Amino acid sequence: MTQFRSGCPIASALDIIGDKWSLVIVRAMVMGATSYSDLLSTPEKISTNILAERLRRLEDAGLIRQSLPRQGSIRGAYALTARGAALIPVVQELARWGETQIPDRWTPPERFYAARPGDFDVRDGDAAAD
Amino acid sequence: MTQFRSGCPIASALDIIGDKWSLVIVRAMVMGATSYSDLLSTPEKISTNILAERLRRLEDAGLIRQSLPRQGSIRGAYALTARGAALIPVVQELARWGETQIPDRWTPPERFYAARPGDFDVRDGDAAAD
DNA sequence: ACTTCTCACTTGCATTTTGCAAGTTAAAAA
DNA sequence: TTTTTAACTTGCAAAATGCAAGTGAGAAGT
Repeated sequence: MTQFRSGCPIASALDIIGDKWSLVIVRAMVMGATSYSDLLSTPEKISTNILAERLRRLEDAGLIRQSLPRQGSIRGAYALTARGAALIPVVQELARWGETQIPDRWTPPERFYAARPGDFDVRDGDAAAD
Repeated sequence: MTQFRSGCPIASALDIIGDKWSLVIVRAMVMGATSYSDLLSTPEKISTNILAERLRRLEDAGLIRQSLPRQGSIRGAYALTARGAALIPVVQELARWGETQIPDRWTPPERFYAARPGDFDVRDGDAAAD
C-alpha cells in the first residue's frame, strides 16, 4: 500500500491525496457527481486514463466506493465513504483560500459550504429522494 | 504564470499547492522553520533540488518570501507571507484528517493547531522575541 | 593568509507520474 | 441489427520527482 514519508499526519495525508486531481474528484462528488461520465464532464477536463487510475487509487485508499450495479446499468455509482467525506472540511478550506487569495475565481454555491461529512456515506439504500 | 485549469477556487488552489511537497513546507514554516537547512532537516527528507525549486515556485506564487540578508549571513530567512499564512486553516484540517483517518500518525503539538494566519507576515522587523 | 567547513544551492541522469489521442468492450437505443 | 453511449484500456510523449554528486561564497579554524 502507500508508503508514508513520515508519521506526520499532514505529510501522510498528502501521500494519499497530494496531487492535482484527487480533491477535484472529491469536490465533484460533494457536488453530486456519481458516475465516471459525471466526473469526466467537470470543467477541468481530466483525461480518461488519469480519472480511471485516480478512482482506483481512491477506492484502494478507502475514500470512495463503487456500489453494486443496479439492474439496467453495468457498473455501480461511485460514492464517498465516511473517510472520503471526512475530507469535506479540507476542500472547503481550500475553496475559501482560493476564493480569497486568487483573483477572479468562481464563488461555489451555498450548498458546497453547507455540506457536512455526515451527509454522505449512507451505507445502503440510495435514499436521496427529495 | 500558473495556468489555471478552470475558475474553480479548489482546482486553482491545487494548481498552486497541489503536489506532495508544498504544504509540507508550509507546515514546517508554521512550526518555525526559516532556513533552507531547517527545511531540509524535516523527517520527510526532501531532496535538495526539489526543495530549491519548490521554494522558488512558492515565492513566485507569493506564498513565501526571502527577507533581506542580515549582516553575517549570505541569504535571508524564508517567511510565510499573508497569502501563505492564509493556508494555515487548510493544513490544520489536513492534519485533523490525517490524525483521525490514518492509523498511527503523530499528534501535532498544541501550538500547531493554535497557529493563526495573523501570527505570521510581520512585514518588517523580526520581533519574534519571547 | 590559507586551508577547511558549512550552507545554500545547481547539475546530470534515472524513474515515476501526468497527459493526449486513439482503441476496446459491453450494453442500451434506434 | 446497426449505431450510440458509458466506462474504461493502451501507447507513447512530456513533465515532475528523486538520487547523487558538484559548485561557490562566506565563516571558522590555525
